[in-house]
Amino acid sequence: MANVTIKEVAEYAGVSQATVSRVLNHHAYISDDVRQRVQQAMDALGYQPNRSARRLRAHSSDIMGLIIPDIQNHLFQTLVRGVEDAAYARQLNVVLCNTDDNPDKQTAYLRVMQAERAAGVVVIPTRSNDGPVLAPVREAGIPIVLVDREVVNFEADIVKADNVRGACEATTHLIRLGYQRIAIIAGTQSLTPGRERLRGCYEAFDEMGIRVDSALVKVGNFRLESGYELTRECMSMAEPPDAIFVANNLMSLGALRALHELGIRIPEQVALVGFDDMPWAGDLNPPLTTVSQPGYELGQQAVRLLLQRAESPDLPYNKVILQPRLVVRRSCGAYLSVNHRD
Amino acid sequence: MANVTIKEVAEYAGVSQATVSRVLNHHAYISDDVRQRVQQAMDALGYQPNRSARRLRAHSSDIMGLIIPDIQNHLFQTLVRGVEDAAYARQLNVVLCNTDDNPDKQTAYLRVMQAERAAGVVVIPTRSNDGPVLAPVREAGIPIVLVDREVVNFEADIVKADNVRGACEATTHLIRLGYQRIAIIAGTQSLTPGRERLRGCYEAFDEMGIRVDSALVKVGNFRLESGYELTRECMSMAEPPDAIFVANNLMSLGALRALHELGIRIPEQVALVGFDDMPWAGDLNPPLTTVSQPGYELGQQAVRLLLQRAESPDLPYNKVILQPRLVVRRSCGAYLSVNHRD
DNA sequence: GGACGATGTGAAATCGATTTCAGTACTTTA
DNA sequence: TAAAGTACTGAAATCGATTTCACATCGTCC
Repeated sequence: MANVTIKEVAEYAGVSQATVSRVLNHHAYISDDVRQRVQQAMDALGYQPNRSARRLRAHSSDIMGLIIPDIQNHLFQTLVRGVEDAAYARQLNVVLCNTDDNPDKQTAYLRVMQAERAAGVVVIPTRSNDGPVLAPVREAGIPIVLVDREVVNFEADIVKADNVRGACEATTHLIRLGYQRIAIIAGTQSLTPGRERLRGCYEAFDEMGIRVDSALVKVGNFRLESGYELTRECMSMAEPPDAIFVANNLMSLGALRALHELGIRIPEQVALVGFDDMPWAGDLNPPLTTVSQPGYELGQQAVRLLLQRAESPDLPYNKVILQPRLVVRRSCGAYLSVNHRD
Repeated sequence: MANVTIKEVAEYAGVSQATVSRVLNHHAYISDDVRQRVQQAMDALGYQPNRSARRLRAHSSDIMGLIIPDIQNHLFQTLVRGVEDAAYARQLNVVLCNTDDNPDKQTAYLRVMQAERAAGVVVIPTRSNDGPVLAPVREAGIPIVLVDREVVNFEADIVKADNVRGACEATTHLIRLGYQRIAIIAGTQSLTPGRERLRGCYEAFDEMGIRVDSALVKVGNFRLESGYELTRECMSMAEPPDAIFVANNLMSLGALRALHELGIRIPEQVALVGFDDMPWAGDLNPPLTTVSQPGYELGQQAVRLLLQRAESPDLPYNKVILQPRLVVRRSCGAYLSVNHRD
């Protein structure tokens, strides 16, 4: 009924609180007789140790924070799964925080994590200059692992995909297929993924000895509307592109929508390559060629780094870079059959 | 640096701990002089009150649990947003727990919430007989609000969509369009949404005076693979259906995939109506007609009920039923133009 | 001018767990 | 047989906040 405390268990079992605590924590040096009596008492009373009290004493917590910008983004969903599974396996409970890419919300959540004395925090930071917000949390003894985005003047463990390589491969793919006017819809340039992906494109152009038409390079903000707008802009040019590379999944959806509305056939009139795969990318119209990031593995690695850091705080920082993979579908490069989907 | 406690703040400011606590909690009867000194001390030391200690005293928490079956399901994603926004506005922090529809995980998370003395828990239960797992949590004084799925022998506040009506509308829509052999791919029948949606279909058939061909009613489990398999089953029948109603979003994607693989044209050869909308439903091939549930509002209402319950535990239980909406797109009913997307 | 209320502050108890320290009983070892 | 472990248990301190109670000061009212 009400909440049972260790004191009541102790009385019920006829032992001291210390003994109950020892049974609870699987101490050595407890007689079988007492252990059983205490166990029975706990069962009978439905005892649940109060975690606040526990944490207060232990100065540590079995909670870890996961701060992401947008739960509607499929990449982050898979990431969450990866983090969750890895954490669950290690008895850590994940508190998921959604910042909406709002620095204030991020600050609020970081504050919560610090006050909570979390075991650690995995963060996809909202801005590349979030260092001053992150540093005090780390100084308070809470390990921080960054994912996906780097922060200036804040060295830390980080897990990310090889954005340069991914974008480079995608662009090379387009060039090899013979597309002449390739538009780039890049993402937020104040964030490393945005910059790196754009750099990857340039590298591809360089390697293949192609001059870039800067009029065809548009910079968006990773949101759906942005992809939509910029695609319309591209297609209304005097000399529209014959292919578009879009730097993330949400903007790809925006691009797709714009092209549909304009009645433009993909890939016949314009080919499309996106970044970040989605399980239903093959069911879009047309099935979308994308660079697939290993979101689940990003999450798992993040937890691994977090625990490693918690164990030995003074090791040099790690940078784990996972490789993306180009998945070719109908929107660019796969002409197998009209209704084929992968 | 290290973690600052109230004691250190008190010393720094030259006052007692009690006074610092009063400043912290905006007590009346604090002189401006002292208030300022304490504020400065807190700022100077970077003080963050320890939440465990706070909670231990207060017997209450500013954490609420949100237990969902699958974060990859778009309905639950919007729900999460709804809950989060409503909670954020009321200074509650949401701990998101993903059960994978695994009752053991659910039990584990409920235990955590109880031990945490959470302010409340919003649950989409894994099974309709989860009563015995939920009851003790509520008895421990933690308000519980169910969403989407009901539980037998466990009356509680609940928010859900009008599944019967939604399915009925969808089916009626199909019948009105003149489809003769309508297949139903229903969801898990041990869960109320699965049962109610199927019932809605039957009601539509009844109202329109149509006899149901039971060979065309298949029961799946709400997962993508299930929709895929059952659709293949349907289409390999001697007399295949000319329309399919699928009872949730993931199974719809499975159905779509199966039809694509079989090279079947939608809606020319078979029309398709799904349940649960997705932002990119209009970008699928073809744009998908679906019954849209108000996920965001479900989440908001859930938090509202939770707080109401916390405030007055003895009020009779509420049942909030929100209305879904049929969104007609190309996969069934909208023939406007080849590339139109909404 | 004494009583009363409003204002402002501190010492100490409290929340529910863990942990240290000390003590008892029982073995083992020299 | 005394000394030294080993096994087991309890009293009390502790973690960092909040809250009660007591007390001091000041103004006001009759």
